[in-house]
Amino acid sequence: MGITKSEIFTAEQNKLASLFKALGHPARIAILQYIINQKACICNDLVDELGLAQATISQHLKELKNIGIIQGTIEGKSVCYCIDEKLWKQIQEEFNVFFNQEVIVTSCCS
Amino acid sequence: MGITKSEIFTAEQNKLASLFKALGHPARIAILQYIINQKACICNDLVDELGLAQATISQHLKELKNIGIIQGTIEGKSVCYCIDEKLWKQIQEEFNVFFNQEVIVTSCCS
DNA sequence: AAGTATTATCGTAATATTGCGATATTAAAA
DNA sequence: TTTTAATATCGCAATATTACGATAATACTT
Repeated sequence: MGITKSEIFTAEQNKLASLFKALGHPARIAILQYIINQKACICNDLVDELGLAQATISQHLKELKNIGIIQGTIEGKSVCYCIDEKLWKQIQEEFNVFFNQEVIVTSCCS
Repeated sequence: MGITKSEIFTAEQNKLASLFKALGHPARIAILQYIINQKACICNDLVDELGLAQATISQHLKELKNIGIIQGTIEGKSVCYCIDEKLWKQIQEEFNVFFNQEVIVTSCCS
């Protein structure tokens, strides 16, 4: 075990969980905040700002790229990472759809 | 390694990441959806509905309880798990605060 | 072309997560 | 009180994640 049984869940559940999961690390939250505020968008600058090794930052950037929330464009010998605003809003919307589900209150807790 | 360096991040970053992380598993998404729709709120019913062992469901319920998004009240020999609507809305709000940060567009990507 | 700077990838160690059987705990029922 | 039912916890195996040094790949500079 240790492996998630994705096959017993719907595609939507797996998708939503993977989005949450990608944001479920403080380094990735910090990276996104730096990029948003344009304090840093270059991998090396992020390495200086956060206290993590270059290999580690690169790995986190990859995970963020995987869900599409950021994209990287080559700028000379470095890479500029930016928020994909369309996907940013789309992910926010997916989260809100989830949270806006109406809670049925025929609950045994009430 | 393998351990997250929480000490280099802010409390807010760690908190937000832990909320995302708790929702970052399809079983926990599915559990929340079942509870919301009141298809099931009893641990055993969730075991029947999802294809996971009782010990596994109990573990996932614990993680959801840990962030406060659900609460359990004893109902005879079983436990009824319900959404904590206040926290539900609070978590949604925290996510929206994060997503509503204005993206500065002096970006090198544009 | 050789050197330099930046990022990605590989390999690996340490730790965390997922999942489950077995067992403990708790509370109703007989 | 014994039995039964429901849930929590323990212990463990398999896999995933986190982190980093070393190295490869890429592209500018001289």
